[in-house]
Amino acid sequence: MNVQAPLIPKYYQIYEELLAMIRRGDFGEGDRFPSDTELVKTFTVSRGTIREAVKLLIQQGYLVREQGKGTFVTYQKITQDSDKLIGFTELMAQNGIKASAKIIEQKVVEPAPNIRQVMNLSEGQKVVRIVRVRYGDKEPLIIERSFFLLSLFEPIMNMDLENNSIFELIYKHTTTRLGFAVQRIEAIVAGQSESKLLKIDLGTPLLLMKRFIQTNNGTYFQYSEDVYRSDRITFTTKTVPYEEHHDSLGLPLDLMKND
Amino acid sequence: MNVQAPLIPKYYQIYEELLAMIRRGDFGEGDRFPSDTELVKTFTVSRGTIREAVKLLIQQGYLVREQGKGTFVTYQKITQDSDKLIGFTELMAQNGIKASAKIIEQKVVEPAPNIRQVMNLSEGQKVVRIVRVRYGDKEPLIIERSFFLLSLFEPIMNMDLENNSIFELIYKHTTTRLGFAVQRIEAIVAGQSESKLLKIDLGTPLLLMKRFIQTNNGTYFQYSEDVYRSDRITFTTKTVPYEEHHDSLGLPLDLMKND
DNA sequence: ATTGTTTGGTTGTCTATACAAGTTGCTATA
DNA sequence: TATAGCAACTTGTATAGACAACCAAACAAT
Repeated sequence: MNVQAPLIPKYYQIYEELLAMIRRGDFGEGDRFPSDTELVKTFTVSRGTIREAVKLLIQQGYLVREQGKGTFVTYQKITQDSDKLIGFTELMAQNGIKASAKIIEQKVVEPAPNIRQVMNLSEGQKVVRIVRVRYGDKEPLIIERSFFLLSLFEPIMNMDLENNSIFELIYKHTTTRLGFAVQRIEAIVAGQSESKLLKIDLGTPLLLMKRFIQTNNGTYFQYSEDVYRSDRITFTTKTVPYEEHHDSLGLPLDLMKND
Repeated sequence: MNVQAPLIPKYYQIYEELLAMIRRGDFGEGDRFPSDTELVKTFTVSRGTIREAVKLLIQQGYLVREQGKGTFVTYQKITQDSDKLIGFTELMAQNGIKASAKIIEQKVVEPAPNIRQVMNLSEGQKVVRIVRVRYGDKEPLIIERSFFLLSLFEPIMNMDLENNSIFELIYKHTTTRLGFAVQRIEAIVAGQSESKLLKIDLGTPLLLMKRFIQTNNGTYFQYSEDVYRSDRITFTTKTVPYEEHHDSLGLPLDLMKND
């Protein structure tokens, strides 16, 4: 039984061929895809190899298998996504939209008591309060009211915050590394200021995101309340559903939470 | 060579066991994971079965394999725990609130074209349409309009869906295992039906969550559009902020997305 | 000491076979 | 005519064995 594993494995070559065929439309959308045994014959390889190739196509959303019935070509690819938080700037760039921002306010202030509480600040620590309106292709999309810890924000304070991602500036010009963010999402309706800044009607539904960002050593870097135009931007999250209850580490799950 | 494929396949059981061990910390982070042959011995199954189980762990980011060297436990199980999708019932239980539901509608229907498309259904496949209002301590909190794939939902169709978590019923009474969910969150304002069912004023801001749940072999189990009272429930997500750009598999990220 | 070579481990690929589980349609029977 | 059951297909799971590709460390030769 001579088997030589080539540089590019067979199953991958077959995958590529099949993918090309699917893209070319050799099988209509929703149509039947050749069965394992058929493919075994046409490619003269073992069934395992075929299944390896088909599995790739399934993982990428091109095919769906149904036991007993067959394999079928899907209609359209579903978008995967990681749950990495990327900045608005990068996000817009990915969609080919030019991001910009307009700074409405920027000053160093003594934090209000509620802000001090949520950011866990001690007595003398000051914050930078920034209000920005963010645009995608000149259209106002987001109002951003954020508070940054002064000591960490200082190095980039005088940089161009209208055309750059704050995250990126922090990453490139300081040694601060961000840990993780906790975000809460609520729904509100546009009031006076929102409708004016976003140029929308009063009463339009909006998404309010309250965001806490910590550094990798646990201190709060930013707290912000961002208001999003819901007709233009939606949030997508990806979660792992119910498996079983092994509260291995007893971490509190709170996908949703009461007020 | 007698082989009986059990209701829950061996490779999946092994996967669950190994996952539990990893979560429990039996192998230190970054440490060596047992080799295929070792696992073959301890579980007394064939290598193919082991590799199937390990592949699942790799796909979910718990392990990394390196040819010639070995298999290793990854460092951060990024949020994997905290973003587990739990059902409403469990959630309420955690907060000491008694959850219940009222079924407004439940019937088997031919899916509408748009539903068929988003769920990627083939011609004859039917769905179960369920509309529920979910209560926490007798107070209406959520309207849930979901479509379940009939073939998978059938086993629990006649069970008590008013006092039980559907996820839990599925897990306990069927062999279906859920893979992951993609959720989109938007803001809307209450219309006639929402205000009536949730007993709130017209125009109240609400959260609309569109949710796609797949099984672990990629078929869609559920599509639902849930409306949440935003004054009582908010969504919390946890994300990893800006690090650096390694686009793991070149998949398009869309944390947020334009319409 | 440095450079090859071997050796034994690892993961990666591939084959061949077998049976389980689910779907569909045909057929014999009541 | 209806239906129960069989047969032939599909995908899903599992085994056993073989060899390739790669790695690291021990060993041998220069």
